[in-house]
Amino acid sequence: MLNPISINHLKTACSSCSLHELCLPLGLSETEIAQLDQLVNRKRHCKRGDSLYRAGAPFQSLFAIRTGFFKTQVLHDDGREQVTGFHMLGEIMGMDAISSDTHTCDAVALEDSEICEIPFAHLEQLGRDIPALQHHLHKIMSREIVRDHGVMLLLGSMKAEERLAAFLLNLSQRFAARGYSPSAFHLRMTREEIGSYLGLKLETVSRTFSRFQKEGLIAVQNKEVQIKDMTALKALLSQGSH
Amino acid sequence: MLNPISINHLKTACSSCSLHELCLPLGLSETEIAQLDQLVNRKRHCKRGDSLYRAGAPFQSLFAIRTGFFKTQVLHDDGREQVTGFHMLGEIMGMDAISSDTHTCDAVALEDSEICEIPFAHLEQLGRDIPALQHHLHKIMSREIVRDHGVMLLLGSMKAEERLAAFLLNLSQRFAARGYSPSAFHLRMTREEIGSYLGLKLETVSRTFSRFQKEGLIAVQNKEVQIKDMTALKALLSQGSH
DNA sequence: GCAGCCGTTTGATTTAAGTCAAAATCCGTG
DNA sequence: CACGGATTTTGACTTAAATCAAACGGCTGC
Repeated sequence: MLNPISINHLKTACSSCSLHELCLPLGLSETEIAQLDQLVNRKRHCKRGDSLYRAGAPFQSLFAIRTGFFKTQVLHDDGREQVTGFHMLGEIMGMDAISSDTHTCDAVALEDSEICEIPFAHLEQLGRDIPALQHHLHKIMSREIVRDHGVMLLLGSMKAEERLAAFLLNLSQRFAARGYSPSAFHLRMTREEIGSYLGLKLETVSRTFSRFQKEGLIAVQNKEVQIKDMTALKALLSQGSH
Repeated sequence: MLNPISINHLKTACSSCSLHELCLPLGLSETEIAQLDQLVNRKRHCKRGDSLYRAGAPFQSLFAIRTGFFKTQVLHDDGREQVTGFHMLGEIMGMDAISSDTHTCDAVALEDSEICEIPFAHLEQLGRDIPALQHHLHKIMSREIVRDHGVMLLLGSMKAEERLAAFLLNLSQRFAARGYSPSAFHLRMTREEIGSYLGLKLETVSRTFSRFQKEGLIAVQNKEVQIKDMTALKALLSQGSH
């Protein structure tokens, strides 16, 4: 699902913005790239803790992350909240809002971040002129659906250790695809946010980290994680006890 | 999210096929509707137990359910499987496959069903000519994302009783939107399939049904369900203990 | 640089749901 | 219509994760 594409490659492909998810594999002409650049030229900064948008806000634009890290979360009537994803450089947020012209989740920056705003009506217009772009938008939305199904599998049928292993391996892959180390990275989110995403309490997340460390699978110290035994982590996943 | 639209209304809106999800709210011209009809005119029958498609199969078309009932499920390497959704008349399946040109889940008929095949390349082409159709496709994909987020909330933060209540209320709503009774319906799926969808074991599903019955919330007898106290069921959801 | 607060770890205990098992019921098929 | 396999129900017991609680550590802002 994720190709190992270097960060430099990304920067070359799209002039103003490292939107590898939006503009990378299109093979567009120069004119078309220029149109796209124009579409995407509204930049915005978010400080750690800022909401890029909140559930209920009217929908205008998708957002592409240039730099930084976000969580998205849905809120239930009774105040319960569920983190639905963590999002990094090159990923697109806000697609849930298209269906009702209203955002259905909050997007919160977990570190100071820079985003590109993509007015959705313009994007649709441009898609009509550039079939490859239209198709690519569909792929991006479809990828989000596939990702969500993966999370459903995780939440519906895995136990704590498997969930955390899957989480770490997923982050590892995504960092690798962006040219960062797949085996050592900084967690931007708290144990509680990880727990919310994985359907676990924060204490369970913490205990499971500790157990992984004791067993030599990883080294954790606060938010710094180092994967020591990738193979064993993967094994944890595929031979799931059921 | 679901409007109370009668089944007759659906049939009027789209001549060959009750695709309320695809063609209902578009306000298309007659020519445009004719184009759409042509797009959608490949019909297919599925017997109970048949797979409409399987994970790994090449992607060509989306599928709209004319009549019948489906489940979709993703499979994990180790044989574990997770039901990702139950789908009824008027709903569209297969959007997960766009991202990789390969289906990522199985779609299995839970009763004899009739579907319309929608060649996706044609749909994209038509979307370029008919902006309202293009936008509507985006809404449908977005709706799937929102739905999946709802399931993630359910799996990540609800307990067994709440999950089952949410499940029953969701079915109720969807039957109501199609002109069927919201309070008495036939479950097409087994307890095990319900359990897979809700992240519970079949015994837990069965016990929870029994408890609901004892408490007068529903009457169940095998696959026939009758909701006796909708208000109490809803209350179970919104005042969730956490 | 220090105080205070938030986040994390770890332990003891509880509990919701899973597991194992057996009986009952349903349903499709020959 | 009867048989046999599949599905469902219910019970007894186990277990993984939640809860409650306390101590610790590390940022952050003053």
